[in-house]
Amino acid sequence: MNHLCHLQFPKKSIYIGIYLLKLNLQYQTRLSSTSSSLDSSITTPISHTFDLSRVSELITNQHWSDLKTLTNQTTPNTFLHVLFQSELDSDLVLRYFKWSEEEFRVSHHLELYCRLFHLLANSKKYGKIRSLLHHFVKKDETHSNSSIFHSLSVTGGGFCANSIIVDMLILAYVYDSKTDLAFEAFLRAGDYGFKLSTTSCNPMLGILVKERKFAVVEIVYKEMIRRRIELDVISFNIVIKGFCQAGKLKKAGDVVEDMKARGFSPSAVTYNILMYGYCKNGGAGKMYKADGILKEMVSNGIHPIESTFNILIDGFCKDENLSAAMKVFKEMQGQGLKPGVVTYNSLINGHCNEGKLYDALCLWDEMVGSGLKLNIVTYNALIKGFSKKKMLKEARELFDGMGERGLDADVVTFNTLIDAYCKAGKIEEAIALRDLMMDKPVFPDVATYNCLIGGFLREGKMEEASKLLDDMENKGLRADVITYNIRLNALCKKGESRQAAGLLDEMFERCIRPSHVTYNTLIDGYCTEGNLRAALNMRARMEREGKQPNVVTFNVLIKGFCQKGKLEEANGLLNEMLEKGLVPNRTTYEIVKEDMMERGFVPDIDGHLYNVSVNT
DNA sequence: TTAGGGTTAG
Repeated sequence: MNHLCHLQFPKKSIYIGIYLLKLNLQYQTRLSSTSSSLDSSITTPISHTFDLSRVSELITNQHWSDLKTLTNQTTPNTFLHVLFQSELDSDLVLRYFKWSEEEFRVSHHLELYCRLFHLLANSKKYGKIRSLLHHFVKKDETHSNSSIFHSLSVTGGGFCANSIIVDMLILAYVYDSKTDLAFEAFLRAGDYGFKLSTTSCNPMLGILVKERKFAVVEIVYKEMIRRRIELDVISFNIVIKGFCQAGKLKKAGDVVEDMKARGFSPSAVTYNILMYGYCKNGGAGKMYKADGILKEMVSNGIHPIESTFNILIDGFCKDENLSAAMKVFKEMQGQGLKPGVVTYNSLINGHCNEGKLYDALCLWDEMVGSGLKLNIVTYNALIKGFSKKKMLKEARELFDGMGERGLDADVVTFNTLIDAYCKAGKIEEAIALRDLMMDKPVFPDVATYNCLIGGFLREGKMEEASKLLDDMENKGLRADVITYNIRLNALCKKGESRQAAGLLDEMFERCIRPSHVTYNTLIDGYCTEGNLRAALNMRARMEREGKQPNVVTFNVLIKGFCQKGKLEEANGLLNEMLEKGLVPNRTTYEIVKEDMMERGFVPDIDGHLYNVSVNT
């Protein structure tokens, strides 16, 4: 089987091989340092006989001190062997097993655990095995998977029972966030021929996606199919979600086809996951594609549900296309679905972000009128909406009134208001809010500090900013890519783009991955200083370091070249941007209005660009 | 523990 495996999945097998080797080394070290002192007692001959009905009675009634007296001539391990050989009820054996571990502060030998698993499995007490396994994996002295599997095999028990036990072992690892051990057990279970189920595989896939271990998700998925582990719609959905989050939307779509080919009908959730994937990572024309998923869903006879519309509405809001969002909102109601808190929150937030506070407030009224209760997310969106309109007094009133409505401000609420004060130049009030949050206590996070650092830097108070930076790192909060972008931006604004580029090197030293914003800020800085050569070099570096230029990159470069009167080059950049399939935005239009018009682009009433020559 | 909403940077 292993040879076959190598032939079919050469790369993966090497990966798995290295993985297992790594884990083996880890456990060999661990085992040698914790080899059990109980080993010797395993082979201790049984020299006492006990009145089993008396033992049963004592355990049932939990008369532990009497039992202790009765068994004081033997060790708990030996006594457990007696119990295993007797026909005592498995619940009572389990009860003694747990009591003795606690009482004698010992950790029973692996073999005894396995015998107990088998005993419980024989009486189909799977819930008890599950909780015992949970306790088993939570202990510090864990055993290696190979020793557990070996012990399970040699202590007897049916093959099916072993499969179920291993299934539950993997589940216990997942619940205890021991993802690597879960994956290793999954692989080893294949070597032992244990048949796993969705009971363990689905939660394991789930945690792998959560930890963004997408390559491993793909391995597990393929292995599940290869080993003929029964998958269900949920298994496929999690794998689809993994591919979506990894930005591999084509592969996500392939899994949908794969599940259909295997006789599974994608559910509304399947389409939701795919649609959400397109909204987040769909690239150019993503909302058009997301809308396409909805159509595909309907044509396959699956009815959209509330969350389907919520995903689409939020997607359009984030894409700054409020009219499309409102159209979907109407369609949703037309289909007899009632918008919920999430629906309204997306719309309120979308309108606030576009500065349409009046419409946001109308939606708020509508929401309350339909009997829905505002929650913290609604408040945060509205506080931001007021702040954006520089209506700080109103924003603060909302904040102060939260308590009366039974809502506690959270870190996002505080950060939103702190940022608003900073942007209004009221840093003292921002700092006062930071102190207030600590009294609550709501702990400041990196975003809190980023807002404050940005506030000081905008005011040109470099010393205060760097003091805060130290304060943050002293508190164990690590600067993130946004902290650096804020600092870079401040240096660029001062005309110190070269020093800013120095921070880029520092980011690499600290393993903080630069984002598009990082490079775009630097390119913009060089362009503003009129240093086009340095700007182009930075663009080249950005590509070398794995980031493709986006619309903003082109916008800042085009602006830079225009300002220097190099219109031909600017025009060339605009063409390159379009050739790359990037969609120009309002800023592009503002920079090179005439060139854009020549290419058929016109803005609509909201300022969104449409290409007339393509649409007609 | 199968899906959706709010904070900081260009």
